[in-house]
Amino acid sequence: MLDDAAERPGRPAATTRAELEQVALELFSERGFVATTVDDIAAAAGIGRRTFFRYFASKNDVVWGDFELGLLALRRRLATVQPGRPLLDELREAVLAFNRFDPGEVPWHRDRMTLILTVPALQAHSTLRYAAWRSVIAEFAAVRLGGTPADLLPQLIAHSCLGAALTAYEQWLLRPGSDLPQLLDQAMRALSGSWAGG
Amino acid sequence: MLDDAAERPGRPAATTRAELEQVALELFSERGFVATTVDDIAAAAGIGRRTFFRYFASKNDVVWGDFELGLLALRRRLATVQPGRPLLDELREAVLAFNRFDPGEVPWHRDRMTLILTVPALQAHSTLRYAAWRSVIAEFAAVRLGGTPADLLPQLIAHSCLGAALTAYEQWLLRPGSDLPQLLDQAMRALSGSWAGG
DNA sequence: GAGGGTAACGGCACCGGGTGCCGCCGACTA
DNA sequence: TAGTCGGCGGCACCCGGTGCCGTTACCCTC
Repeated sequence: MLDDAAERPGRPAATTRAELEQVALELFSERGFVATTVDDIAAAAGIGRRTFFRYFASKNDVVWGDFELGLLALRRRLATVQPGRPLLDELREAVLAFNRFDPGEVPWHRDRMTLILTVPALQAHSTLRYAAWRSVIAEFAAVRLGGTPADLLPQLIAHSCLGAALTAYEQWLLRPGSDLPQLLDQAMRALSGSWAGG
Repeated sequence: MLDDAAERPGRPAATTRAELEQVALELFSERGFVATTVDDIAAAAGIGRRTFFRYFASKNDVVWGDFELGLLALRRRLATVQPGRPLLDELREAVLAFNRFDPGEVPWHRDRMTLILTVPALQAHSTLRYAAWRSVIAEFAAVRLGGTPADLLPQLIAHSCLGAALTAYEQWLLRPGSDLPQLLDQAMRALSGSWAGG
């Protein structure tokens, strides 16, 4: 339903998620996230307010693009790694892969992450996305460690990986010109308990 | 302003945060968090809806009690530890102290944490509280490591400690009869990189 | 004990996100 | 030309949150 202008019975969709996202992010950068109402976005996209909520469950969701798709890719990647390698090495590489973007998309992605990590409403909402991300990690760790995802260790590992990724993102946004993959690598490697002695 | 029935000039406060919290949590456990409106709480407490928002900035805030106070205690505790001890030992004990409650308060606390960790709106909102908590940890770590709280390592440590605490809480709620302090201890000790090799 | 200062109360109107309902519209198919 | 199917979008509504402002109840002073 919605999107992809395929040959379907009913009335064709008036727009796409990607198009709405683009329109919305433009407005956000012009007048800010909170100052932009859903009516504004709908009007700018030439659709009804009601229709907006058929494309996105909430205004918050606009900035997340196709997160579900990325999650699926992450799950697939982790499902097909060869056993035997250290768990943290696998996780580090998976986290890096999850956050790799075409050079052209980087400024775009930076804008989105700036919103997510600075606008309170989005910071809050992001937790729900992070939970889904963590569960993918926990699932993988559980398989590797021979338990269930609900066990303490898989959950702790998932929380730690998320914490490392968020730390890297915060640094990335804080320091102009910094390299995200390098920061992610650094944060993930620091998880190996190197700071535990200090 | 508000609360404490001290001898002040103006009109005396009609209620207290604690009283409102109690009324609200009762309603929450009866009919659920989302199904309880602010009007319901205000009516049950015998105050106006407008007045409710003078005691709590949002409906979400009700379940957090005097979080700010706990934060202050945590900050004070960390400011007065003797240097020389391993950083993680200090942090582990601080986390344990932060989450220590009188036996009588435990069921109460458990209800609150169940709401916070299961109701989506509260999960989301909690992020903002966690950020404040993390900044206390990052501040302490920065002093210890000789940098600023904004550096990567203090931030990573803060994220990790939060992750450990949340993991412990999730386990606590998941397993009836489990011991929170023990789970917190276990999770914090696991941070020492013991899982990095798996 | 009358009056002023002061601070909380609380009604009112308003905004904006989010939802259920339902009729409408525009494609394609027979 | 008629049917059917699915997205569109207006409408009314709910609820959380806010600014405004008159009201209320206490204390202190005269």
